[in-house]
Amino acid sequence: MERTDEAPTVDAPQGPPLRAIADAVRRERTRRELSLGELARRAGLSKSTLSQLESGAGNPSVETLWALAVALGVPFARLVETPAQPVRVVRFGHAAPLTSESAPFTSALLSACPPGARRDLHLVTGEPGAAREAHAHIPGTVEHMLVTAGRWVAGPEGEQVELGPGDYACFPGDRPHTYTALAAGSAAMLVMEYT
Amino acid sequence: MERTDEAPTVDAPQGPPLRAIADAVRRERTRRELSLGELARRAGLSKSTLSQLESGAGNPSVETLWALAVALGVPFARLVETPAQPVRVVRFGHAAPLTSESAPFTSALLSACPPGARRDLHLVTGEPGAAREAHAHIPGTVEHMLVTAGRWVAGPEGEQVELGPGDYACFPGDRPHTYTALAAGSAAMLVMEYT
DNA sequence: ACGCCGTGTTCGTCAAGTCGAACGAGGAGA
DNA sequence: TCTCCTCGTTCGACTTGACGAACACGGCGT
Repeated sequence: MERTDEAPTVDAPQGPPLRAIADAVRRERTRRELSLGELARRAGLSKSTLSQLESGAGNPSVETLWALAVALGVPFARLVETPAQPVRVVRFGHAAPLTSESAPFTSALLSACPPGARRDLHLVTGEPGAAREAHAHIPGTVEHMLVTAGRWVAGPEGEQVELGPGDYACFPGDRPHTYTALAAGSAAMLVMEYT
Repeated sequence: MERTDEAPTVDAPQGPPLRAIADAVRRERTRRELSLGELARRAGLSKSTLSQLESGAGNPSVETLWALAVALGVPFARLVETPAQPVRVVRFGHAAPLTSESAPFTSALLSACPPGARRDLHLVTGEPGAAREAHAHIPGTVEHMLVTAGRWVAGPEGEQVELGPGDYACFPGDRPHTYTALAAGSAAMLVMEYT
């Protein structure tokens, strides 16, 4: 396998949460009071495969995970959801560009909008000094930050990242977080996303 | 691999949409005007792996798909979404039971509620005769039907399934669909889900 | 004490996913 | 035309996921 090398486009690689998947499967299974063998039978898998999967070892195929999702009666995405969204950073110039219809423009998709979500736009400017502290917003809130000028350190408590012009980061807004400008005339676009 | 045997709990097995995944990856990639090799490089995959994946052959691992989702900047679930939700049937007695806290009750989870969705409950009764035609509702609507008595044929145009007492089916409500009672005194619970 | 289920784990084997390299097809430029 | 580059595909070799069987553990009835 060997895919320890990060994808060059993204810091905080957000590796496949195999551990989280394992826990999710076991949690959903025990919630239904199903034995490992019984779930394996219903999903058409072998006990050994399911055992390894739940122990966190291995890297299941889509087919395998899908069979489990069907047998458990949960949507597929439920098994691969990460309970706490990690910080995701896209460095300037490393975003996947979006097609621009052969027009003299370039566009980059930083974050696909989840269906049913509302996004408000803000422009923030700051000067070096004390950090701007923001309290936790309502659960499900996600903040997107795209630096336009200067230099920032931003993110949730203890997980701040440093961003330069063009850098992008998104992080959960339902935990305490801060913004700190490191250079004079720092500015950034802030997108608040509510679900 | 060989998992052609259906999971015993569900008709319309809703097999892993490998074809849909393949198309989704290719669509997202071409939208960004990325070459196959470039995306493979960013995702840390080999060109051959990505080529096979996009051609519909194979059954990628979670790690592989995850790397692609990160490199494309889309949420993981986006790649495994089925554009048109198929009909899903759970036969009576084959649902995964939900824990009942050692009480003398049994509960079965037929469909986990998507976050942010609203669900209205209806009781429908019918006698054998003409089909009850329902027009398409607003997009995103999903209908859940649990038969309590008699016998029904229900579902979207051309994809109707026959259901007996205790049987459950869910299908998209944003396409024309019908309900037809086959026995006297037929009844069913209908759950309309709006996102 | 036994045997008989049930649980979940570990083992060896086979099939399949992944990789790197080589391949043919198509353009751009000299 | 020839060359060079990039596109995406196909090939063999390696790695690894999935399977089936055997395993240890625990509860229950005889």
